[in-house]
Parts: sequence; structure tokens; C-alpha cells
Amino acid sequence: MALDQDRAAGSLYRKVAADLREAITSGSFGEAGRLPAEGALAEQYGVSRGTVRQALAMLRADGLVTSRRGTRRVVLGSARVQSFSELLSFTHWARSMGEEPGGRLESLIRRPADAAEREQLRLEPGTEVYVTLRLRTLSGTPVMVERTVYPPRVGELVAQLPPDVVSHTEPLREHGILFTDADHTIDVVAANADDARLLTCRRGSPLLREKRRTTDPTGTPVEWSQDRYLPGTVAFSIHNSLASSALSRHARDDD
Amino acid sequence: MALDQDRAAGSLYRKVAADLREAITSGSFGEAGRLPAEGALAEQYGVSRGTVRQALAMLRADGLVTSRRGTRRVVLGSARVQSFSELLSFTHWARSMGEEPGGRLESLIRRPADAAEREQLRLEPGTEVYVTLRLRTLSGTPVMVERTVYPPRVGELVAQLPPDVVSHTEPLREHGILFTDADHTIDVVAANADDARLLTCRRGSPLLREKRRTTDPTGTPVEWSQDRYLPGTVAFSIHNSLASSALSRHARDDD
DNA sequence: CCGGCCAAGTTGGCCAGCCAACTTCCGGCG
DNA sequence: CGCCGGAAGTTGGCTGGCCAACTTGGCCGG
Repeated sequence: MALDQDRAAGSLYRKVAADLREAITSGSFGEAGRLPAEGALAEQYGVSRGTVRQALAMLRADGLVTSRRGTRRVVLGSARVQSFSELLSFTHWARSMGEEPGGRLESLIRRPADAAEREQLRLEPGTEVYVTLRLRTLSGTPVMVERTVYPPRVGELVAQLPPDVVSHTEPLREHGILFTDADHTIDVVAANADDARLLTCRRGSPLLREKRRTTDPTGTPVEWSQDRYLPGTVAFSIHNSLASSALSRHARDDD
Repeated sequence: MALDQDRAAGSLYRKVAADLREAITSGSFGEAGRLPAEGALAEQYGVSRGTVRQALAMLRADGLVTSRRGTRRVVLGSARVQSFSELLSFTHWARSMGEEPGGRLESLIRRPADAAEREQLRLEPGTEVYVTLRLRTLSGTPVMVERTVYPPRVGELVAQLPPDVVSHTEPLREHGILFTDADHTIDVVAANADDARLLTCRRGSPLLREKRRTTDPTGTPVEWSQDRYLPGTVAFSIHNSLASSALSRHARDDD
């Protein structure tokens, strides 16, 4: 049953995971209810127990269910953003929330990489990098200033994009630049003069900063970025357990 | 080879993962080098390929290696904090950095839970909760204010702890209260009067806020906490990819 | 010399089975 | 009535095997 629809990518376990995720969030198992046993699910979906376990591992990593030896799995919480591309691309994230992402390129310069940039992007001394400064908006209101450093291979492509293009990752993907892995660091920083001007806030007022280093499938760095969010616009959300962890970015709607 | 030492918990794949993690961070495969094939590792460790794959899945989730069909895995970065308990317990985290954690209980009150607290801790209306306010220090200097709400079962135990106890999670664990899963939300907030007094900063100055809801293995909430960190003392760090995500908290030592 | 094709190598995915460790529940016994 | 032990149920872990999808590099032909 239930797998007839192509609800997820090719692999079986992803389809099972997607189906279970939907069942959980729609409350089929209750608020904090117990899931069917792995064997029962395997029979129900017509797959092996190993495949079901692979699907359940995804849900466990996302913090949707518990998993303990000896007991049925228990529903922990409801679906969160799947955090795949939502965290790598401001545009994807905004659209997944139903908001309209916007952006304005403030500056794009080309200059030799400094020591820190060479370290992050794993470049030879003397290599030139492309540095962009962009203001990002959500449904028209400014929420974030993005400073990104690109290695030559990527920067050359970015430089040819029209200045008013909304998404950077999408056109880059069409040129074979893939964003697959990223390291994020989150802290607080005071707004400098540029930040204050672009975000229309006072200089020195606090901003939520996300530093991000992104690599492609081969492990080659493709981007090093520093995003500064206006407080109250976004928050970062993480689930972690003894098994795994998952992160998602979401808009602030509560307190 | 190499598995003679009990470098990790019981399961084979954890031992393999720990060994590989050490080999990667010690540079055995080079800065961005390629790992041996799964089959080769399986033979080398004397385990099946499935076990090696389970170990490698951990490393991939931690952002240490890539994984693509058709190619050997590539070293992405070096070891990060394993984020198991480091993120659940301020004390564990501090000690893992070699710093001396401290704490002072400012207040502990018992009162009926409000709507938000009942929602978070999944309590019946009218249930009483225990609310603590603690100042946390790192090697003597104040870095964080922690406001925690405990459900009755846990709060009763917390109330009996001596006020100067450093770690809360450790004594609770001895009473059968386990912290296994947590949801974290990170954003910025302005210091209120209490925060300013305890952290010796100005009122309204920005603090990094981490809201945390922790559950035990059965999925029952055991804690709801709101931690406010002085800027410049901590940052939160995450790795995410198309496959998985991992989070760790770390001290700020760079910029 | 360049380009395309092909084969080898490698990981992703799935299956079937087995045992151990653990939890829960129920019934018996004190 | 309460405690304890055991059986049933469930997940964790590991093996061995098979095929598909994909990448890489080298060979061959133009």
C-alpha cells in the first residue's frame, strides 16, 4: 500500500520514510503514540526489515521518533523542515515558508585572497577571489546582509549573473557547481556601518551571525559566507540525540 | 589490527568509526585525501562491509567525509566535538574543553505551570513545575544565565540537590532521569534586568539565546530551559549535508 | 592530439537470516 | 496485596550476498 505515489526520490527507504513522516505528522499514531514494529512495517510495505530500519534511521535523525532496544518507537514530535537545501540556500528556505525572497547586489569585487580566505577555501597563495555583498529581503523587508567569498572557478560564474538575480545556487547548479555539504557557525555580532545602513538599524545593534563554508560533492570548497540576520527574523533550530542530529532554519513566529 | 583497545562502546561499528575518526584527524589519509574502499576496510578490520558502512555513516553525519556513489570517500574536515552529551550538559561541555564549570543557584520556586510550559512539558492543567534560575561560570567568569522549568517528577529531585552542585544532569542520571533527546532553538535576545545584573552587562545588550526542550528515552519531556550566553563566549556549530546533520557547541577562539 | 567509448572500481541499495540485549507484561508465589 | 521471575515482543547489531548506478581512467580510433 501507499507507495504507489512517487512521494520521494527513487530509493525505497526514502519512500517509506516519507510515508511514515506524513503518517506521523498527520497524527496517525497519536501525539506520543507508538509506531508499529519494524517487522510489521516491513510486511506492510512489502520490503525487508533492513529497508524499514534505514527509513526509521532518517526519522530518528530528524528527531521525529525515539528508538530504544526492547520497545516500540515512540513519536517525539512533528515534521520539521527537511533542512536539505533550506539551510544552504536563502531562496529555497524563503520559498518553503511561502515568503517571497529578494536580493540586491551591493558590490562585487575581485581581489587576492587573504590568509583566512585561503585557509577556508583551500587556495594557493596569490589566488584571486570574488567577494560579494548582498542585501537579502523577505517579502520586501530587509532581513539579512550576506558577505560571500567565492573561489575563481565559482566566482567567474557569479560575476556573470545579472545583479538582480534572486537565487545564486540555482544558476550555479546549472553550470555544474553543486552545494552539498556545509559547516555553519552561529553567534552574535554588532552591526557595522554597512550593516546598519542596509538593514536600517543602529550601528552596534546586535545581529545573529551565521558563518558558512560550503563544499561540493568532491569536498572542494565552493563558498565561504558570512550572513548577518536582523534579530527577530530568523532562529536556528536543532535536534540532537545520542544517535544523531538535525538542523533547520525557521522564521520566528512565536516566543 | 587496531581494535584491541576498547576505544569506544561495545558495538563493532562504533569501534571502527572511532578508529577511522582518529586516523582521519591524525592525517593518515591526508588533508583532503581518499579513504580506502569499504571492502578494503572491511577486510582490514575483519568485519563485514555492512558494519564498515555503518561506521562510515557516522563519520559522514559528522561531516568528516564525503560519500558519493562511484568514488572513494574523501576527507572533508577534522574531528569535531562528538556533541553527544556536550550539548545537553553545560558541565560536560566545559570539562571537555578543559575549562572548569561552575554554577550558582539564584532562585528555585514552585508554581503552577502556565500554558506555554504545559505545552512544552506535556503536562495536565494545574500541574506544578519547578523553576530554577542559575548563573553559570567558566573558570570563574560568568558566561550564561540558565532558566529551567522542570516537571514535578524531575523538579522534586532538583529541589533536593545542594545549591552549589555543579552538574544537574549527573545526579539526575543516578536517580534514573536520562537526557537523551533535545530540541534547540538559537536566536538573539536583549538582556533584561536580571541578566544584566548576573552577567554584569548593560540592560538591553544582546545575548545569544538557546531554548532547549529535553526528553528522556521514552519521549517524556524532562526539562525546558532557556539559556542566555554572553556574546563572545560561545558559538554554535553545525554540519549539514544532503545526507545528515550534526551540531556541536564550542568556545570562541577565533574570528 | 583530442575525443569518445569501455571496463574496472566503488558506493548505494536491498534482501534474508541470525542472535543478543533489552523492555514490558502477566502470572505465580509469598 | 506486592514482589519476583519468566516468556513474549521488539530493537540493535552483524553477516553474506547480490545487483544497480555512478565515477574514473585508460585505450583506441579518428
